[in-house]
Amino acid sequence: MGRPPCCDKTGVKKGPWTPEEDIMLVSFVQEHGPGNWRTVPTHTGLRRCSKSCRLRWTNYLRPGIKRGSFSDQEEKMIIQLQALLGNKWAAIASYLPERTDNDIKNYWNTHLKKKLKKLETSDLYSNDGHCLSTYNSTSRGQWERTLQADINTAKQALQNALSLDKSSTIPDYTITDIGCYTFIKQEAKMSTTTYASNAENIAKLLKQWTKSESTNNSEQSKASSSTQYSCNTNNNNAMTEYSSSFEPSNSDQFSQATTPEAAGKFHGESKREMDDEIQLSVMLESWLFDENDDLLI
DNA sequence: AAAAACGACAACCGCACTCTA
DNA sequence: TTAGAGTGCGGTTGTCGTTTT
Repeated sequence: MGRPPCCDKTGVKKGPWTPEEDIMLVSFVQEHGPGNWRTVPTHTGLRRCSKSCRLRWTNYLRPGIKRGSFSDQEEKMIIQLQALLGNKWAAIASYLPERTDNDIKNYWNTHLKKKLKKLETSDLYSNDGHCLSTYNSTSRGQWERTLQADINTAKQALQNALSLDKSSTIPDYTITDIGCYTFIKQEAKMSTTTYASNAENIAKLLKQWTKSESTNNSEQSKASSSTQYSCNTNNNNAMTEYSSSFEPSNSDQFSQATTPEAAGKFHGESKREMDDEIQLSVMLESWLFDENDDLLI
């Protein structure tokens, strides 16, 4: 005996989400918390598959997602992590908490892959003004050697982490449990505010919504849903207000939707396994950030 | 001005694994 | 114990805006 079917596949809408649908979904999540995706279509009237709702939330609507162009540092991290981990986008995304794996994957496929390919066949020092131009101070051979050395370093770190004495402690790092999930914080290097606001996203769609609202004059229900959000894009507390509405009732689900890996570690693994993973994470972070610091000089 | 080509990104698909009734 | 839904993930496709011809 299994669970009941997630949703009726017939009449399920596909394709791009409209602002109206986004608002309905956000309303639901605000009320019930992320999770319970199966109940979303029935509760909201959305003609979307529960899976589609979950993806829309995790990849686009959830708070903390940074949109727009990638910074040089982010590019460098992606390039290095991709060289190290391969196409493990979720793992790479765990080092860029404000970016989704989908975003990173798309960015890699549309920008970085081409850029690296170009570099293989042409001049490394193209003045494209982006990531790789920051390597200008080194020759191509040096850069490749540096990258290879980094990969070796990380591999060594991985081996060390796996063979470390279990009783060893983690120096100079603090593990910060912020409500629903755990951060590993390297003082002064990692911000604890990895969970930044995407109030702008919501504000944007609300803006779009109110625009279309004024044109077709079908107020009431929509107006009421938009009033549920105190979307103040100029207010740094906007996110605090927004997220705090989830946390008390459904922090566990919230953590799952925001940092699945962290949540997985937090809930699914033993303390010892967590320690090992933390040590590895710390090493990798250290390696990445040290490298980035060097390159930024 | 229109059509074609291209680029960016959102969304879907399918598979593997986990969870639960 | 087991069937089947839930979830995570990587690959692929679809859509839409922009640029080129």
